[in-house]
Amino acid sequence: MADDLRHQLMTLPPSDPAVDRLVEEIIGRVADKWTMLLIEVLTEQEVCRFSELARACEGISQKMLTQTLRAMERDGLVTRTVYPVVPPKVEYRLTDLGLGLAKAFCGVWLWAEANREAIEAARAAYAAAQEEA
Amino acid sequence: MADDLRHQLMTLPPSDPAVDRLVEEIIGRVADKWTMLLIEVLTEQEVCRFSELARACEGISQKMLTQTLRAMERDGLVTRTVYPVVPPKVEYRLTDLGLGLAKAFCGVWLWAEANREAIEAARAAYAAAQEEA
DNA sequence: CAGAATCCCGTTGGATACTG
DNA sequence: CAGTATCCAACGGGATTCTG
Repeated sequence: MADDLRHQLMTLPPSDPAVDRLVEEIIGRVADKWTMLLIEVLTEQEVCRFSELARACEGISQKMLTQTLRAMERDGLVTRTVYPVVPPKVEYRLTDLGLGLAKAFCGVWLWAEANREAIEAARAAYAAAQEEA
Repeated sequence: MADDLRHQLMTLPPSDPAVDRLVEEIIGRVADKWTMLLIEVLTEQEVCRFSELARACEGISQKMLTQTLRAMERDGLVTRTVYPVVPPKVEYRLTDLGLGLAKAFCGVWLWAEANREAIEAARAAYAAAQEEA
């Protein structure tokens, strides 16, 4: 099974070194805690206001919220719509690009969920092996 | 299309708040630059020595290499085999768990590769919109 | 309400030197 | 070769305050 998987994986990426660097940069940019959380929230609720995101994310500072949203906007993952009213109202929603990323990350999410116990078991085993030495 | 995708995504995760936290922690642990790179390298070449990984990763310090490999070992993603010879020889290889993660991450990798130009275009557009204001 | 600005601290992570 | 240990700079990111 492992060999099948390996072969399947190896045949997929064309592996262009120049492209790789950019891809790595994009992944580094996109694969952080808050970006993932925001994508999840915006997948569950299509359109969100700033304060809704702040509440849904629980634990995020508004500095990081603003910062992360700006970066996502910059990368074309979300759209930001400002309504010129008082008090201000700003709506965020995923673009198709962002939705595509959500779908791609879904695999990782499911993997983490499916293998959570296996990881915890591995950690316990590792810890046990350590203190015996 | 966007709605199809959204519906597909929403129906997938059971969304247990307690489990979610652990999953987030796992993703935070696992979704960093070096872990992803090492997984890629170990997918392409099944078994690697420490120095091979150091060369393949290009840019990683041996501190981060050691640290990342230990964390991956702890989480059961790689096995570490020490051969009691001089000079020392240590081999690393992905476990089935690690291979599964590789597969899951593959989707993100492909997405980044496929949408690289779209992201660069979005960045250019954002920059243009900025300096006009 | 949605942010911008400032201050500040902890952690990350690189460079270097040493060891079995 | 495959690390460990130490030092130090940079950055991430939280708390707080202020504004349109």
